[in-house]
Amino acid sequence: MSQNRPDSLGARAILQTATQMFAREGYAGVSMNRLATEAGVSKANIFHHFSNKEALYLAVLEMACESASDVMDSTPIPENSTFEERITLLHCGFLASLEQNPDSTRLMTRELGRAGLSAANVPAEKVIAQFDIRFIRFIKLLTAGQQAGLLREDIDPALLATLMVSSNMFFFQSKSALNAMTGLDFAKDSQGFARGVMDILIHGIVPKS
Amino acid sequence: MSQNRPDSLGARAILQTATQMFAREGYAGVSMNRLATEAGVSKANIFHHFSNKEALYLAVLEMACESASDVMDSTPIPENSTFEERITLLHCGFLASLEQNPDSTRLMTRELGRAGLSAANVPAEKVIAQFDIRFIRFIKLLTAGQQAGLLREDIDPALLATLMVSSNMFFFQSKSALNAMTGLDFAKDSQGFARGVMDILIHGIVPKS
DNA sequence: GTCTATAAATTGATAGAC
DNA sequence: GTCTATCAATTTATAGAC
Repeated sequence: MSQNRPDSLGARAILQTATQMFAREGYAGVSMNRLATEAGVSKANIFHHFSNKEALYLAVLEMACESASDVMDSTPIPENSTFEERITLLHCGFLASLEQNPDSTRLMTRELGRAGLSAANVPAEKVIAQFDIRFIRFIKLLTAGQQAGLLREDIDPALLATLMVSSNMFFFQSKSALNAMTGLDFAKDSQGFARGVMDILIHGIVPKS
Repeated sequence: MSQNRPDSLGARAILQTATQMFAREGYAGVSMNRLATEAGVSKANIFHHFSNKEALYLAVLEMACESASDVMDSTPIPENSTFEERITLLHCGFLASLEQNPDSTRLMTRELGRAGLSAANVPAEKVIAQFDIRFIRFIKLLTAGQQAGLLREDIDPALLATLMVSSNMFFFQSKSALNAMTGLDFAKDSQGFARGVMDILIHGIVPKS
């Protein structure tokens, strides 16, 4: 099994359930026994569709990257809008896209973090490539604004892009925990958080004396 | 084994090696067999010191929280400094403290992310409490600045604190991956990144016309 | 494509000697 | 406190019928 469209009902069920389980419990946390039970198929059937556990994980990860890419590409690109509106829209849309497919996001985040830890990290490369696309998108928009004199010249667009991506990634990953902390009420309102962040970035934190 | 100071040589070796392995490979990714081998002790000796795998993990997590707390508390608090200098110092010091004990940070980050996924999450509560302390520290400083008219009134200090923490947490977690991406050269220079972020937050991204 | 049955290795954990 | 030897259960994976 390596093609992107699963053919049989079983293969679909396996991929779907495996995505959920790998995303929530990690590679080592999922056993083929439990996966088979929860997917409603026999264990042997999993090995019929996927040569081994790692191949299954790789297929799951590849699907996650694709669906994340699909969601991202569906972000509307408004033409007649100001620079500030555009980056705000991209920023808020990015967080929304993370939340639209939580399991894909979790899988990719997991791999991002593993990138530095284990050598010979083949699966992480696909994920890095996916994020690279996002970063390039942000940086492109920011650089254009900078050339138009709408963004401070001494700001590195890549650093600003990282700051924007950071806040969304961390918020998605930790919002449940944030919700349990003191005074972080906005944890329930993702878009409110994203807008608040952009307001700070655009206007700065210093009062206009 | 539940006290904080390991008594025997073996116990120390076990805790130290377990911290590394759990941090890098997660709870399910570590087997007692491998842990015993890598720690240079017998598997039975692990079960002599810790009643079971989960108890060991809990002990490791507790130690990680303590050492993270120790590092954090050692951040110097300058008296005669401006508001901007103070928050920049706190921000940069926070990232430095994350990097000073990478395994503790990884363990805690892992738990932060699990908080929303699995029910009855006892270990995560300690970690959340640890982060809560950090957030309160940030928020306190920001609120003081706000009352002194040095921070915009319509900014939620908790949201700004989250933005600051976010960027550092994500940077730490993903810097290896960031390093592999297009144009993100600052990924090698943590303190440079943290300073750049604070520069953006303080001065905003809009040029002074 | 799907299943039951089974194999071989590894898992978390214990018994008991020193 | 540390070890060797061992246990039952679970793990990944395969064989072979339908």
